[in-house]
Amino acid sequence: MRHWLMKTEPSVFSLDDLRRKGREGWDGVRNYEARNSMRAMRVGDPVLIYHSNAETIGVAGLAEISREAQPDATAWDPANEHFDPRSTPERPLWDQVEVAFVRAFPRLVTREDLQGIPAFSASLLWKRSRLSVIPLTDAEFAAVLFAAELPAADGDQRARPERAAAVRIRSSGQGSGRGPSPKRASR
DNA sequence: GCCAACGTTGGC
DNA sequence: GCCAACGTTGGC
Repeated sequence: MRHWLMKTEPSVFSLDDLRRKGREGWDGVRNYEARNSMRAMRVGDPVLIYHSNAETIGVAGLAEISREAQPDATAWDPANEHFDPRSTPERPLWDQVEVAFVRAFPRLVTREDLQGIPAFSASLLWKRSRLSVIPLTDAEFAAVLFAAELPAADGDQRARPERAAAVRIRSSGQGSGRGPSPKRASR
């Protein structure tokens, strides 16, 4: 199973917006590498939703692919902000996938948290700062899920200790990561 | 195919 | 809102 991270600017389209709508066509992506990643996505693939360009930057929760790649019709709509005249209905250039809400994390896994997760240190999120659709390794994905259940690194140490403990037990021995010691965004 | 100019992304 | 990083475009 593949895992992905998709960026969105929460002022444009947030995880809460996705929760309200249930599903969303992830259109507007105008980068070949991101498009190719979307073409590789399969129904059911988990997707971390990352809030970029925001006051609180980080992974807000989990979604999944609910429909595989299909042509992105906004590309041949002159009125659309992501209009690209090179794309036509006859020869589509850009694709979109549909993403379905799964859950919001108990807390945001902040960018700072991510920077402190050893299993995440080689992520494309750092190496390819402009890429808006990013494939994740199993270890990277697991590390973020794990961190999401831990108390925040600062401040709310008392938050959900029982939950964190439960996760520790369930995750023990797996060697997964440890906790921290673009309408839509322009994706 | 190089690379300077340009436009955009996204952290701060 | 600034601006560095970086992906894309287009002249040569």
